[in-house]
Amino acid sequence: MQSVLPVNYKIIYELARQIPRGSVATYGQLARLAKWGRRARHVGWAMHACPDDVPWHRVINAKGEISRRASSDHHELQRLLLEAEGVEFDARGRVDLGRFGWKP
DNA sequence: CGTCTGACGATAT
DNA sequence: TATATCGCCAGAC
Repeated sequence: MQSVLPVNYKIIYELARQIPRGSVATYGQLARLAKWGRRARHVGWAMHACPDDVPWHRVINAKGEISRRASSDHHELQRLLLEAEGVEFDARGRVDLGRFGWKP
């Protein structure tokens, strides 16, 4: 038996698609929902290969900040997309997960 | 196949 | 609150 679940990025994408508009989820949250345990980092890798039908912009880190890759364009776009959905950012550029955090 | 890196998280200081 | 460190493990090289 597989003591470890196969790394199905698909499940992460499915979960990401379930995030309602105007809400955000964290990598660790998706990792736990996907029964991945502490593989939160790999959720990032999954998003790195995000299909076009996945709202990757609704996935941020546990601090409520937008993690950035190499391009600065990315986090800027992500913030714009979230603000367009009604998600508010504070002066530090962080989201209040208590209000906008996705609660399945 | 060994080593380094990383869209992270939790804990310690 | 910010910074540092460790854990986790799939890819890149």
